[in-house]
Amino acid sequence: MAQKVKLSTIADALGLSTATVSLALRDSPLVADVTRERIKDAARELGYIYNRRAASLRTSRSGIVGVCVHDVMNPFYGEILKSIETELDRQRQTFILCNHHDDLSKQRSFVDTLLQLGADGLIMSPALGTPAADIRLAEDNDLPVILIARTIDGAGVHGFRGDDAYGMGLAVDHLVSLGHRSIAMIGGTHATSTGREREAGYLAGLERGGIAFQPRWRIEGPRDRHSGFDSAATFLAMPDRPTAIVCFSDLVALGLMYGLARGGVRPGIDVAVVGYDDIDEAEIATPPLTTVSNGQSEVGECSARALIDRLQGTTASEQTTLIQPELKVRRSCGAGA
Amino acid sequence: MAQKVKLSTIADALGLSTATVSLALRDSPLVADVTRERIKDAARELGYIYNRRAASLRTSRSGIVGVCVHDVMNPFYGEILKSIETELDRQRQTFILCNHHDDLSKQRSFVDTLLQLGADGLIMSPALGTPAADIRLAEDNDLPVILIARTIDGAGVHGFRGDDAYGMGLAVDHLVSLGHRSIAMIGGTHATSTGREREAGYLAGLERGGIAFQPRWRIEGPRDRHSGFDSAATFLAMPDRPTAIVCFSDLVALGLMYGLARGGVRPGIDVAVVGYDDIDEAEIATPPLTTVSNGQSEVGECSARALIDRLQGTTASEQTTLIQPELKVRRSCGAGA
DNA sequence: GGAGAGGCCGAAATCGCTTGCAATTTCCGT
DNA sequence: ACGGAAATTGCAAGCGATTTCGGCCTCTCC
Repeated sequence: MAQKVKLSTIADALGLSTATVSLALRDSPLVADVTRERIKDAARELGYIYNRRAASLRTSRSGIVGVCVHDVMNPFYGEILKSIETELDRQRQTFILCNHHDDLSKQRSFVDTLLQLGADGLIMSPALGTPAADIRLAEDNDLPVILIARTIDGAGVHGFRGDDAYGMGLAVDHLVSLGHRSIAMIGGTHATSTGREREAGYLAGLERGGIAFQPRWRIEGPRDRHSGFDSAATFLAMPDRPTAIVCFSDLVALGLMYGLARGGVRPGIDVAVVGYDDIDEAEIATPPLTTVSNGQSEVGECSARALIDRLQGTTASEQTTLIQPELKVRRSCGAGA
Repeated sequence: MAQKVKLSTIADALGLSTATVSLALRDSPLVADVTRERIKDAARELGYIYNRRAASLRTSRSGIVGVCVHDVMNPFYGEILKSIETELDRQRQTFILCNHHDDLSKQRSFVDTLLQLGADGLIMSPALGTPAADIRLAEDNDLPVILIARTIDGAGVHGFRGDDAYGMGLAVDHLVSLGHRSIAMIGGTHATSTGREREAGYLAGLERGGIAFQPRWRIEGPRDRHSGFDSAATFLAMPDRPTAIVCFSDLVALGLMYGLARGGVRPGIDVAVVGYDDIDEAEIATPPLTTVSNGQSEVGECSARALIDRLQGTTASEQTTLIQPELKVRRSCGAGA
């Protein structure tokens, strides 16, 4: 390009001042319609490119929102992101993504970047072990934070997540109603609030069903497909195997089912399997996966909207809003359509 | 926060000028070691946050790189992204992600955003039908572009992708060597260069094997899991079914296998299935998926590096670099480990 | 003890846009 | 036609960091 086109270029070309041009381009009522059109035409013609850095330096509004999750490739977050994206697009906010992979230092450097860029807000599913102080740091520097999926005690910011304990209870209750008296839980750990909640729901469900929990029924682990796959071997090697399994997530369940199948055990026939999240793939899996819908899109939508509200000045809530989960009965639990 | 801490805040606190502070923080040799340390300590103490907008306004370097692909949830792109991320992190560049979902207008507005933010570069897998002019627009406005996965004729920018035709040929050759004489191809369309290349490779493979292509063997379609699942029905309904199937991608193959299984046809036993991409999941699928490794991480790494090179002044290449694919034989083709 | 050489540091101009306020023009009613 | 309200437009001061240049100090060495 020959020369950068800026406001003054347009102003000079039209014999106006940059002020008028600026106002016109932003559709201010202060400039006459004809002038505005003339200006817009000229801008288009000259190939003017709005310089957001300069603008935001002046206005301290960058139009950037950060989104930080464990891993976007995880379908669970993927669906949340999709609705966040839709909502943010509508507000003409650009969003910057970061996978922290539960690495605290990575998360910190991301937050730092956002601060440097003067981001308008941050929606995050905090990494394991994130101290409340990290959240405060952001908030104290005018970066509003909304938490999703996970909670942090004492952070004092608005959050959205599914009611994990209740949802997992739904799954266990269902299995109990099908007559199962020994139910394992695979995947997840105490390290995350989600892990703790879902395990609590599992235990509570057992108790409601009058079933005594056996420690060996609980196989902890990461939350991905591979981990589920690997857990299959552990499960298959169990003497006196449980007749049903609830999984921390669909991904774990899907991996587990691959593993069970390879071990000659048919999910949905030889053993009941239930997942959690109701990701797209659950429906077409073999067998279709019974699971708990966790309201991902609702979480995404609500969090984006909550952030936008805060940007527009509404005062912040400090509560965590729970989204109601829902059981989706399919074939993998042995019942179902 | 009480008051924003800026360079002058530090300068005042220490009785220095902002110039010295700026220089010190950027490790310039122009400032004495002791002074530098004093300044850095003060900055830390005061909670100074570097304002990139201001800096980039002055330097016209933003430290932002845009990455635009079809869909990050697609594991194929996911793996590319992972290596791009690693490489860019190393250069302390922030990256902004965009899923264009093959929507040209979405892609355009993303490019526009990057231009406004003064991004340093763009790595993209262009949406269907992206005209070369779109790429030129970016380049003309000082936004270097690197193309991945797909090519655009006449764009004249550097690109990286797997050698799709060759790779698909590998798959077909392998099936032929196993004795298959009727091979279907499922998924993909002519709309993308990838689709055309892979189909060409398929046809060439058939020809090498002395097999006459039958039009009904080609089931076109989108490139996701659902589409593969749906194609299973079409395939199963075929009179005189082919004994082997090559798929446009692993995702399609995986969905297809779910569909075949549901139809009572066992992949790897009743019909040979081969995927493309070698995503993580291929290895643990039931049966493990024979596929063609497409060098995703290499594409990611190379493209990021190429961009960085350009940022550092190396002149741009205009070629498309092909990455050599590799066949991974597993169970789904009926041979394999 | 004085001059020259370096090493450090400060003043000030810029980057491009926004915006409160002042200045100018247009337009009415009477 | 005239005064003043209404409608437009222009001025200029920032936003915060970078960077060139000139100037001040120390040191060193003769």
